[in-house]
Order: sequence, then structure tokens, then C-alpha cells
Amino acid sequence: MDNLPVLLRSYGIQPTLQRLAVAEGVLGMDSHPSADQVLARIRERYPTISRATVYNTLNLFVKKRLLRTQNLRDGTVLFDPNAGPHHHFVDEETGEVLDVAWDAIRVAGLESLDGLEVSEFQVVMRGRRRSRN
Amino acid sequence: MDNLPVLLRSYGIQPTLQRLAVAEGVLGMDSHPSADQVLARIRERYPTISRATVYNTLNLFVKKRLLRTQNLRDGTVLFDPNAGPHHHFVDEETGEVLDVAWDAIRVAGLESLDGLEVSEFQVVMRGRRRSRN
DNA sequence: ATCGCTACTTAGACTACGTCCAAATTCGCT
DNA sequence: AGCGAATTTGGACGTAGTCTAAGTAGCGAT
Ligand SMILES: [Mn+2]
Ligand SMILES: [Mn+2]
Ligand SMILES: [Zn+2]
Ligand SMILES: [Zn+2]
Repeated sequence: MDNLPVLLRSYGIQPTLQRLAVAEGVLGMDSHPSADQVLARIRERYPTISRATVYNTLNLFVKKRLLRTQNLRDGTVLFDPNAGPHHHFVDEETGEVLDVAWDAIRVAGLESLDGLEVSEFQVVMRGRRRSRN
Repeated sequence: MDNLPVLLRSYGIQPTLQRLAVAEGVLGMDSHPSADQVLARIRERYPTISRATVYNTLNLFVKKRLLRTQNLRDGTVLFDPNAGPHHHFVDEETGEVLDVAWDAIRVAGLESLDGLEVSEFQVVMRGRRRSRN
């Protein structure tokens, strides 16, 4: 979060003003926003940014591997600032998406799948957040 | 596949002509079609069916738990005739979705997730189909 | 058979998400 | 400053999905 221009350059991204705004928006967000959530947030501070630019920039960030996309919800792609391997929990009441640490879960048996070369995987969980007493 | 009216009734679904056509289409398909793929297929035999009816019917089947939906692809929901628990493999070249048997994979550690009550889960794998020599 | 009620189907309008385009602006370099 | 490349922009466009209001079919009671 500190030096965004340096971060963007380290991913091969020219840090323009708009891109910095998108980076600040998407990285400093309750995780897994949709493009339009990012757009709305950025426009609070930068009301003139265009929708096309936000979509272009998010897609650029994905291509450069600063972000990932996730298909965890009907109808819209979510952008994930956590580009490393991890799992996901979806709260079925609120739709909220939570990260689950890679090491918290063990998955066995992928090697023996006949005919399938798995290059990546994740566990997708659905349920409710347990009430804390 | 045998007696579709009886099958539909057993799920609490009134078997109309249109619903039988949708059931025949979606159940007898290379798995995981989108709504519009189902529509196209049904119209080969039943050219007058409306798009709204296909969407209505698929959503009804999901509500009655004859089908499930899966979010495995950008931009469109896939309908899954396999309503029981299983995992998925997505071929990143073709987009093809394959079922992976529940027992082929072991997942451990879900119990110890703090604050999360997991009611269902699946492993989502991406990769390529291994070339058969 | 007719009535009346409910369930279902239908075409088309409409919304939401995302991409594309062509013009305008900005950037990086000499 | 001047030039070509990269970026941004508004708006048109495409597509998946829902909604609405009217039409149709089914069904039980009289
Ligand atoms: Mn959105
Ligand atoms: Mn479709
Ligand atoms: Zn995540
Ligand atoms: Zn499946």
C-alpha cells in the first residue's frame, strides 16, 4: 500500500494517475469487489474517471498478475487483490467472500485423476459465518 | 431418463410439455450447459418454446433441486444435472467442464476454520486434459 | 358445457455487466 | 517544441438474465 508507483512498475504497469486510483481502490478494499464497486469507490475521490478506464485497468492488472479474477457469484466477476494461492468461503446469507489460507486445508488425490493435468485448484466453500458467543 | 413425468413429479414439479422438453434437453446434454445452450438445443425439436420459459423452467428446476447452478465461467451460469456433491475440472483451453467424483479427492481441515460454518464445498480445478498416448 | 380460478407460457421491454470503437488527451523521447 | 506511442474517454454495442402484462391452458365445481 505504501509506494504504489513502484509496485505498479514492478508488475510492468505504467503508473498513470488513473491506474494509481484504481490500484488504491481495489487494493484497499474489503476484498473481492466487482468492477462496478471499484468504479463507485474511485469516483468518490476521482469523479471524472471513465467506466471504460476502470474496466481496462482492472483487466490490465489481471493480465500483469497483480490481481486475479474469481467466479464465485452469479452475474459478475470479482477481482481478488490476493493473487497467490488460497481458498474461498462464500457466506450464503450476505454473499460476502472470505479468503481461507492455503495451508489451512489439505487436498489429496489430484495426482491420480486420470487424463487431467491440474495446474491450479482451490476449495470453494459455502455456508454461514458462525455466530461468535 | 426413462419416465420424465414421474421424475418431475417426484421433485414436486408439474410436468407440462415445455418442462418435459427442458428436462429432456438439460438432462441429456453434455454436462453443464448454459441456459442459452439449452434453449438452442430444445428449439431444434420444439422451435416455438420461448426464452422466458426456458429460463423460468431452469430456475424452477434449481429451486426444486433437480439441477444445481455452477459459477465456473465468466459471464454465464452453468446448469448442472448432477445435483449431488462432486468436484469440477475446467479445461482452460476449451472451457469444457468435467465432473470429478466426490470420492476421488480428500479434503481435510474444514472443521478447524474459525468462525465459518461450511455447509457445502467443492474443489475447483483448472488445467488441461492430459494427452493420451 | 360453462364458469371461475389458478398455473403456466409468451413476446418483448428492460436492466446489468462487460466490451468495443474512434476521437481526444497525455506521455516519453529527441 | 515536435513527434509517435500509449492512455483515456463517452457512448455505442453485445449479451445474459429478469420482469411484465397479456394470453392460454388446466381443472374442479356447479
Ligand atoms: Mn458489478
Ligand atoms: Mn448462455
Ligand atoms: Zn481471495
Ligand atoms: Zn457437475
